[in-house]
Order: sequence, then C-alpha cells, then structure tokens
Amino acid sequence: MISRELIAASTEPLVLSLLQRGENYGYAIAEKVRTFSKGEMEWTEGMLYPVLHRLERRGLLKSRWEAVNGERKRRYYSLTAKGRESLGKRRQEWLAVHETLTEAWGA
Amino acid sequence: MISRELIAASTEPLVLSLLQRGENYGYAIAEKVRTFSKGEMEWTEGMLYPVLHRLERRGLLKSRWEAVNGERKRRYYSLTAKGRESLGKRRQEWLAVHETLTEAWGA
DNA sequence: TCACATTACCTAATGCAACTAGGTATATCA
DNA sequence: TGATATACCTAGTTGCATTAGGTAATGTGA
Repeated sequence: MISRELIAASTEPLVLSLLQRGENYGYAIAEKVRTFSKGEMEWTEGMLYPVLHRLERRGLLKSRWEAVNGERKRRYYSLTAKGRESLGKRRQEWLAVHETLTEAWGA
Repeated sequence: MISRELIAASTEPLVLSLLQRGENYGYAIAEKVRTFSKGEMEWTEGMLYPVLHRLERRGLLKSRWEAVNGERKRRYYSLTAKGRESLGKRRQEWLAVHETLTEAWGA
C-alpha cells in the first residue's frame, strides 16, 4: 500500500504524463494508473475526479463532453500549454528529490 | 521550489534515512537535508519539529536530551526497530512509484 | 557593552489534498 | 430480474505542510 503522502506527490505528475499521450477520460485514466503501476497504485474515484476538476480549474487541463449514442457520456481531458509546462517542472522536482533520497539511502 | 506534496512524501523517508547513519538532533538534520539536496530542499523549523514529534509519537524514533555545559540543550533522535522497518517499507513504496512515473514519462 | 546573527528548541492557526462514504445513470450478461 | 462493469459526481473528515509567531543561549562585530 502506497502512503497517502506519496499518492499526493505523484497524482499530478502521473495524470499529466498519461494525458500527454493523448486525451482521455477519468475512468480510463484510473485504469491506466493501475496497469502502469502493476497494481501497486489504486486510485479511488473519490480522489480521481476532484483531482481532474482541480487541474482543470488551475488551467492545466481542458475538457469536453462526448456522448456516443447509447453510451454513458464521457468527459475527455487533455493537456493545455500550461499543463505541458507544469509536467516538465514536476518531473524535474521529482528527479531532484529522487536523487536526494538515493544519496541518503547510501550507495 | 519543491511542491508541498513532494515535501510531504519525502520527509519521513529522508528523516529515517539520515538517522540510520546515527543519532542526531533537529537543527543538524535540517542542515543535512540542505546539503544532501544541494540546496534544492529547504526545511523550515516549523515543519521539522512537528515531524520529529510525530515520528516519535508513532514509535519510529526515540529521543534523549543532552546538555553540554554552557551550550543550548539538544534533543538527540535515533531510530527504533520499528523505525528501521518503516524505512525499508517507505523505500520500496518510493521505488514502486518512481518506476511507475518513469514508465509514464516514456523511455 | 550593545545589537545582531546563529544555534536550538517549540506551537497555534490556516489551507490544501486524500480519504471515506455516500450518490446517480447506462449497458451487458446470467 | 439482479448483478457487474462502466462512468460520473460530492460533502464531511482527517492529516499534513505552511505561516507566523515565540523562548533561550552563544558568538561576533561595532
């Protein structure tokens, strides 16, 4: 089980990374996280949707509704320019901390 | 600047790692973090002491006061068995998330 | 000797994010 | 018909960093 804090630290970079590969909708994003982490990370919907709403409110994502006939409507999210920029920053931050931890753990 | 969430995710593993190398006191721990991260991570005292108190309350650390004559008293912290165990777990969690992110970022 | 920086500890109030625990709605399959 | 999977949503709780203070002792430069 991944700690609450680690989840918090990785959600934004993960969502942004997954969406960089193309637009997607919430439910599918949660599934991707499961497969990418080989089942180690399990996102509940109760956390996923607030995250997406927050990122959109901050201008990192934009969304559009798509209704295929006879199917449940889906909200597709994609990266904005600001989102792409943020992804780069988050990635660098992560790597800086990763290096610090690696050093602290010892060679 | 490292995001609040990344700070939160890395504090516990970092404190535990630094103390695995031997007992130390709060102020010195904060300095070590600065040097280990090459100045990337800056811990305020307002966050450091609550963290140490929390970890001791949870039984991951134990502490003792030491007063050298004429010097400000220092509280020295060290790992408990539970703390060492926790460090191993945290490390594994971190590495699992790191792999997931690395994969999501692409080869 | 006076002021300031540094060392060293502490805590109350605020804000933000995951988590808990619900809810709605559609389609498929037994 | 009932269960399962898909697909979306939110209010209330809890935990943590952050902000913004505080105390006390020592060393240093004017």
